[in-house]
Amino acid sequence: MATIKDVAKLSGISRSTVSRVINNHPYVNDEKRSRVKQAMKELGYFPNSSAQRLRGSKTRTIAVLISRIVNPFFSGLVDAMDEVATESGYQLILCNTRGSRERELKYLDLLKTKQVDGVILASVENNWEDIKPYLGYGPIVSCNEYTAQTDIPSFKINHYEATFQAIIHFIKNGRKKIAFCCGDEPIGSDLGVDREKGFFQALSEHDLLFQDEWYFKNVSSVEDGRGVLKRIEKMDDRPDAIFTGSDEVAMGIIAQSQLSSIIVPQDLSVIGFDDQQMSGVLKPGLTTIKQPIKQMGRETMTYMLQILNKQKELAGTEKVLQYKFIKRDT
Amino acid sequence: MATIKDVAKLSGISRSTVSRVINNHPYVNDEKRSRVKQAMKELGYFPNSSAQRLRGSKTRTIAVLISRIVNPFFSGLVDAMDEVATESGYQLILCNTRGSRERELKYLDLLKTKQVDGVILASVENNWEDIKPYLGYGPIVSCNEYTAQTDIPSFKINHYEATFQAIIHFIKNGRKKIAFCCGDEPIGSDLGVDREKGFFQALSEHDLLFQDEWYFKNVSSVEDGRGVLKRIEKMDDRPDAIFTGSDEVAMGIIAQSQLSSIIVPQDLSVIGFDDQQMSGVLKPGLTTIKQPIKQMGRETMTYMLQILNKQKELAGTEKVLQYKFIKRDT
DNA sequence: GTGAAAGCGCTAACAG
DNA sequence: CTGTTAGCGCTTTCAC
Repeated sequence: MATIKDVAKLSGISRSTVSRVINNHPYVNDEKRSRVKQAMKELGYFPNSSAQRLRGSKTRTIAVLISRIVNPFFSGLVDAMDEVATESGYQLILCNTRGSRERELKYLDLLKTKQVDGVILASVENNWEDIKPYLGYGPIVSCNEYTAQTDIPSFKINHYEATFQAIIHFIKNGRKKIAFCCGDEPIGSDLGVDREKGFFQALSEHDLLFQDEWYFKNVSSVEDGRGVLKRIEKMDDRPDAIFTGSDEVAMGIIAQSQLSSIIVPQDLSVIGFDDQQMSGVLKPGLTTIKQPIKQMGRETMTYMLQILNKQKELAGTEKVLQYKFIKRDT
Repeated sequence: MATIKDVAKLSGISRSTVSRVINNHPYVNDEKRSRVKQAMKELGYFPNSSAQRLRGSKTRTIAVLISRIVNPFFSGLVDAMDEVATESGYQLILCNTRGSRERELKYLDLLKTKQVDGVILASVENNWEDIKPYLGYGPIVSCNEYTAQTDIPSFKINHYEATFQAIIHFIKNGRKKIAFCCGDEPIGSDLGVDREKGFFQALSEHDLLFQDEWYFKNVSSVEDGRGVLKRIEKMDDRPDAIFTGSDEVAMGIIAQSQLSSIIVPQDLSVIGFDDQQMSGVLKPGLTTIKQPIKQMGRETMTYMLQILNKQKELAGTEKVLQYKFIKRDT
């Protein structure tokens, strides 16, 4: 493969000038510039990016950590981030942690090995103490997930408030026996904690009773949702409403209810989370909490790029975006 | 940041030996090995990957070109590819072309600049003649899309046959006025061409008539699907069945039909493509063609890695995977 | 087993 | 404006 040396030789011009042409430096004689370009074309020359990175120590690459790209929430986030990254000539390395602590740390190593300029954390598996040391190697910005312990920028909605509002909605509609679902145990993030707080706060403000069996852990897929409904079916004291924490789980519950005696929403009212595309298409329409995914992704990436360009600091900026409660049939 | 030199100095051992330790070479004295490791830990040393790549000219990174990550078909594909890539210590660069020809070529440049070891083409915007030259810089494998002109490995289903079968299904159910939808104009791929061929072949074998206005171009989103139904509503001679080419479009049609006088499937039978998660959850259940997304993604990536390890050749292997016709309510 | 030395391809002082 | 030169951090002969 042709190198800068070959171009220099063929055009009879020094390597430094060739380099200047590559990098669009201003002070180059027009005639030489075109001779160089000619030679580059003839040789099919392209600059080796590893060499450029080694010299310049910039990669124009960002690692985006998510738990799973098939989750529409994450693919939407990544899509939004990708939009702004590409606009500025940056690339994304897709880091599907699949919920693994080690894999997450391995991806964070990209910062140490200088394969990326920065890391965006859109899911978190490890404790903050384990992640913190990586800050010494480059900027980390968090999106969606967050902890109070953190001193890095974060972009998110208020999950406490959103959940609280959802439960109040149930209560206003006369529901008294409200169930709660959550995904994985919250390790390094307060997101799950805040949802739970909002839930119980609403309950206690209205003196509602809660049964332990109405608390569903580790549910996050459509299949999990189906399982939840099956368990409800077997209960003596069934809930009359359920906060699912995810549209997938909600859809699973609804789908399974159609195979059971439980009718949604008459017997069981359901609230999802995210407002995924299909939530409005489904019949009955899913009531849900819409996160500003696109905005969240774009703002996070924009901020990251500003940090890399020294326009912003890696300080504890915290941006709370507005969610939207979407009332449909369930 | 610490370099190999620092480690060498601190441990009092030469750079070459340090390098050997990094790369787990066998011939290193145990005592020195641990002294080196100790020094690395003390300094927080990590090898600079740009330097390693420059020396070794391998990046262990694959570019995956897709049109849009939010499309569940593509995110499923990427997820499957990512699984096998990670298993072998490879990374993925996400290349969302968003349907842009230039962006596609820009991503192909990653091969020229040696930022990736190979490229997987899961969507195609350019003509094959424009892509072919890139083969000189590294392996390209295609997945889902394909052309007869191509001499690269490809993994796909038989779209001609799948479409043909779908239309025959309509016909067997007594439908006589069948509409057709397609996405973007097929430029560098025969996928769309084959679907169209299958469609018209089935029609002509059963002497069915076709109206030009039943041919819908450039429809690919839920919103597009809604638009299709609105147009059908206004027709004097309405189709009684529609092949949508995508579950999204199908869902849009169904959702919109619920706001109209047209009843699915009585008045209009619908067949999707892909069998996305929600297709079975929806009511009415969507009849669709299920592609083996996971298998397709895994096999493609596996083959790519084998090429990179010289276990396979970059020849015109063509693997046709099995799709599945899923009959539901529509 | 181990170290010295060359060089991967590029950029950026520096001197002219 | 342009060329010379010195590395960026690493791996890999080659000789000991």
